[in-house]
Amino acid sequence: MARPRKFDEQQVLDTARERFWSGGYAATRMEDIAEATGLGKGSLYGAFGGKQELFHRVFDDYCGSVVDAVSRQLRGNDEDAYARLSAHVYAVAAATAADTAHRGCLLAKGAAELAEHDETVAKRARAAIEALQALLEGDIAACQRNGDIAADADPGKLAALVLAVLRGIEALGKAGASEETLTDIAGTALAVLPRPAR
Amino acid sequence: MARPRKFDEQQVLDTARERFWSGGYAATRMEDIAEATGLGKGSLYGAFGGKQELFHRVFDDYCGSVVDAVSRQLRGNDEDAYARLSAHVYAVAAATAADTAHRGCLLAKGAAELAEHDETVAKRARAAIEALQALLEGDIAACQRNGDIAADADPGKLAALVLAVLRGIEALGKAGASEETLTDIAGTALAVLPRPAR
DNA sequence: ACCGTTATGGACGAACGAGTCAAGAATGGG
DNA sequence: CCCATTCTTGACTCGTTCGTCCATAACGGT
Repeated sequence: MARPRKFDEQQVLDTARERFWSGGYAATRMEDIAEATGLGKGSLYGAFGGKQELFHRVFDDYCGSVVDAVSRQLRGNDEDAYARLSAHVYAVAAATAADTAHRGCLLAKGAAELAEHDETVAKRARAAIEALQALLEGDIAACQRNGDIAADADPGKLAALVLAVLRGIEALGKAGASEETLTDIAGTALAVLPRPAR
Repeated sequence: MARPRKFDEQQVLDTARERFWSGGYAATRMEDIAEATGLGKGSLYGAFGGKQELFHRVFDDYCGSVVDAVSRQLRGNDEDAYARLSAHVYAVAAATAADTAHRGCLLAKGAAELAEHDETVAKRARAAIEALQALLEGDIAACQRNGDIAADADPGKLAALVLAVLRGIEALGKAGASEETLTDIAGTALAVLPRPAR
């Protein structure tokens, strides 16, 4: 009936994510994205509506994929819960250190730039953070059931602390901290978590 | 000999800081700053050179004042070192929660937006972070001398952890965490620091 | 009082970027 | 084979913003 699209929507979102991530929202031009995707500006506007809407799509997409990835890393049986937590914390440190461009996490970067003035972005960021907190809390509770973390500790508070440490690691990474520093932070954070009296 | 300036340079920097802080670098217009300060654009350019240079001045200024403020909060005798540390951590949580505009810390916001592409900003942010870490380390070492923190812990690593928690608190605050959550994180972080065996 | 020097402020130039539009192209059903 | 429909392309408009320029104003030394 009608002419079909020549491009893959998800691919365009990925490319746009790359641009927004590296340049920030305000500094990224729609024409950059058009060139990077090979699309004309008309197609871009036709398919996504405008710069802000495109960013919202990209941001939603990114938040979803982050939560998904963490969910895959943290879900599982009680026996391995502590190992998964430890692996996750070290993985964030390693990923941050490996990010030589210091672009950090688009979630943090986008929220920093736009949350104050864009309710949609703020809401989305909040939802993602809450989801991450819930995932951590679930894993920590599993650790407690398995006797790897003190049973009398509040898993919600520990999860909030771990989440803060993880976000802090990313912030410090963006500020140029060394891989050693970041790994140390990860190790120290895990080390100070309350172990059960035995 | 020559006509003197009608404005106070520091006041202009403060106003500009406000604008950059609230809007970010890219989204703040030089004319905004001109209007906010009551200056003409010619004066602004004459005194500071350009947008980038003005931002560098503002950023330097801000980093310096943050480090100064923390320095005043953390320096002192060994007896009160732990009290100072505790007060500082809670103060950051409270300040972040009180920041209803969720603008966070200009250090973090500026670094997030520009560090990747502006070496000067990146360097300055790194220096400020290192200074903060050193201040924390000094205070923690004092806590250890006074028997408030386990003497066998590595003060540098604990300082890095606390710094990460502090930066994380700000990041979570920007993402919309409640005051209760932030205060809990502060309390939990202090609670898990290793106390000396007695 | 004069004059060289520096500050002021607003008009101006030039570039840039978001979003629009119209003409043409690709598709599948009739 | 034709047509309605949707996609594509890139030139165009229009507002915006950085930075400049210049006529004018305010100083202090001589």
